[in-house]
Amino acid sequence: MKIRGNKKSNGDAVLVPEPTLRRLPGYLSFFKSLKINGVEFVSSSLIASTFNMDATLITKDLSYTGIKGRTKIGYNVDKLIDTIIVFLDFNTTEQAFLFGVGNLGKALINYGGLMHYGLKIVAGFDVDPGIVNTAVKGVKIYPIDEFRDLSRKIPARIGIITTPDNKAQEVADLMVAWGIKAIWNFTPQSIKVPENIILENTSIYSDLAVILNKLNKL
Amino acid sequence: MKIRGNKKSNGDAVLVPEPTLRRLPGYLSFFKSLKINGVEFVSSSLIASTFNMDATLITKDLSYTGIKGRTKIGYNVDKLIDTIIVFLDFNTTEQAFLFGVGNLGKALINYGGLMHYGLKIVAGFDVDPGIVNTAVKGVKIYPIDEFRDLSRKIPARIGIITTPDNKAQEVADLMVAWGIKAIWNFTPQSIKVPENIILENTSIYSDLAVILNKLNKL
DNA sequence: TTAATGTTGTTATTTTATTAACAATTCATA
DNA sequence: TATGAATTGTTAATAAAATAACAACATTAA
Repeated sequence: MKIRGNKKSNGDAVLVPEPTLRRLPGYLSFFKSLKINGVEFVSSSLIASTFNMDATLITKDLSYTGIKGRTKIGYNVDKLIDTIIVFLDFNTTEQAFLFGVGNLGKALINYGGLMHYGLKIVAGFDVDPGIVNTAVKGVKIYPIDEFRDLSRKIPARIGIITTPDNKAQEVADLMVAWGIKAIWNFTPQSIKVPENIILENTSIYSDLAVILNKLNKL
Repeated sequence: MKIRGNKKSNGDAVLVPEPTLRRLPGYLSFFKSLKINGVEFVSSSLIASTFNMDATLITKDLSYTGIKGRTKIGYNVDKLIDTIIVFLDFNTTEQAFLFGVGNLGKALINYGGLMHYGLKIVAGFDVDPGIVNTAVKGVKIYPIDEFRDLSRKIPARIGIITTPDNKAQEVADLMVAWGIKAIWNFTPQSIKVPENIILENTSIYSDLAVILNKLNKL
């Protein structure tokens, strides 16, 4: 799938390959650590060796963001960081509701890091009376019933599912009914949504499958 | 990157595309829920509609596992489940050490689900005196110093990094030094390891980048 | 001032993955 | 028993991504 990116000089939208989009946050993290270490310029070949990739793929990926490097010098680290943050929309804050405040849900709320990547969890929902009406790192946890009212007050477009697997579809349906535009599903359960709803599945089991496969080839 | 899969009749190894490998755990989850609902057979077209994919890609993916469907009937659900579990090595248990018992680390230990996918976290390590020498869901947490000794007693091949970002490389180096074969890095930090070490990065920021990008095109 | 070198950035090629086309199979039904 | 329909599974075509090749350029050093 291709993604709309920068504009060409003729005004047409450039299509950004999803693999490129997925690699950019990794580069960003690397550039941030370079900055901390006082590095001002970085070449595509250095980036490539860090990520065990081909250098031309680096320049290609970066070119999608519209950033220009200087020959013989490389890319300006500050500019790389700023450009990628804007390109990935990490500079604007998107609000999200989180369903299922168990281990993983709590971890996501507690993990302040998301804030720096453009996402703010504004409320949690759960069925457990033990956690409802408490707060996790300042984020209030509500009973599911209150989702409807709250969704009218708070314009959150993203819904995060960290419930037990067998509740994923049910929660997704609820989200769609009350206006959530993008669903981030952390359960391995496949869920169905209307095609105008954005659905992203984060499955650590896919990563695990790759690790085990490689391990068992040794 | 291609991955070794089933054997062909001539004895040569079939190469499994990594995208296929990554999709299989999702199918597995779906098949398990079908089984719970008493469904015995499933066709590629039904699977395809569930995952919003082309049906031929489903049959192709499944064919790598060596499973055979019956025309006009579809695939036997029980057999699908068993075959995929074995194919992905989810039936054998691999032991893992986890470094960084913070929010995410705790969540991974608490999340019993990994056990059913072939992974058992056997020990945690941290620098925080508040958590060292306690146990999380029966998993003991040790000071980093004891990693060396423990790694000689317990033959864990996988190391999980859930430390703060700036500690990731340090911990990775330690793991490599004491014999870890595969590193599962949950920080966005890129880390360098010798090329005989398996490295898998799980970056939720990549997923977030995709979501934000699609959302901001609406 | 000029030549050599390192680096970007574009275009071409190759590889990989997905989709399409179609043949083979087998079950259900008339 | 024959025919039609549904479904697998293979092969072919297309699309996408990664890699390679190379031209353009700016900096440094002679």
